[in-house]
Amino acid sequence: MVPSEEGILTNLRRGAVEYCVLASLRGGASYGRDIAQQLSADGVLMNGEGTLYPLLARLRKSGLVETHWQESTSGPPRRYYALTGEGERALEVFIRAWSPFRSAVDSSLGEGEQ
Amino acid sequence: MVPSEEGILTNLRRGAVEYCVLASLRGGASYGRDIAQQLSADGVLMNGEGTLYPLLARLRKSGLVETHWQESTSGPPRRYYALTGEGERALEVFIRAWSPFRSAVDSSLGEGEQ
DNA sequence: GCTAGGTACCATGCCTCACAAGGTACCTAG
DNA sequence: CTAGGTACCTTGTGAGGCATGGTACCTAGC
Repeated sequence: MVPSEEGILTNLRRGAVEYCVLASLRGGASYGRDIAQQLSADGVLMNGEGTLYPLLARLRKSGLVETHWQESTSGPPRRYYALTGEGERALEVFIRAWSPFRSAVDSSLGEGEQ
Repeated sequence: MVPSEEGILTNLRRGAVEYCVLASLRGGASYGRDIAQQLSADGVLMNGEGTLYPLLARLRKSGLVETHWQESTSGPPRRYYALTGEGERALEVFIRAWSPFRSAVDSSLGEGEQ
């Protein structure tokens, strides 16, 4: 049974989305729904809120982000997420891990190719 | 709590190792222990047999590889794994998914960088 | 008022898969 | 006949993506 591209992406996302969220916070604090829209835009990195909110809760519990509530002029209040120092360090660790991993997969896919 | 690089790799591997195994079979049939040593060599793609054998069993059940037993001159018989047509197609699907995913992560990590 | 629809948040449960740990069996060397 | 290397496999645990469903706030239209 040949798997679907969507199923493949689901597994690839695991462990990377988390840090893409952290990376998106380097530009300044943001709130859940906004982050979801950013990362869902290309249809590759994220797939809806069912992924994001549990993820944000984990980041908060781990101390990689901190949050504060802020009123909105058009709707309910928003919970804004901001990177902590630990969050920045975690992101750096990820970047150090991602680069060799990406290269290893690339070269694995490249070898033996016709 | 800043996660370890090893823990990050564990999550990244998910869903990619499987296809690196398939890719390694494009060069011809191979057996479990040999595949494990190949992919463990760089310390990035795989982490031992506990990952490999369940993975190979899944590939076999899905019809992406087929196997035959062969005597060894130095030890117990080996089960050789070879790509099927479905396996080749699955690998192509993965390659089509991997490329945009990799780019999305790269550009996500790149934006907002100092 | 009051209902509809958009915005925003969150919790629950399922399923998959990496990994650790432990087990079986074959072969060779001393 | 035991030690160690080779080779295979199974079981259980835990993490995390995602589907689903639910709560609450706000504005617009009537």
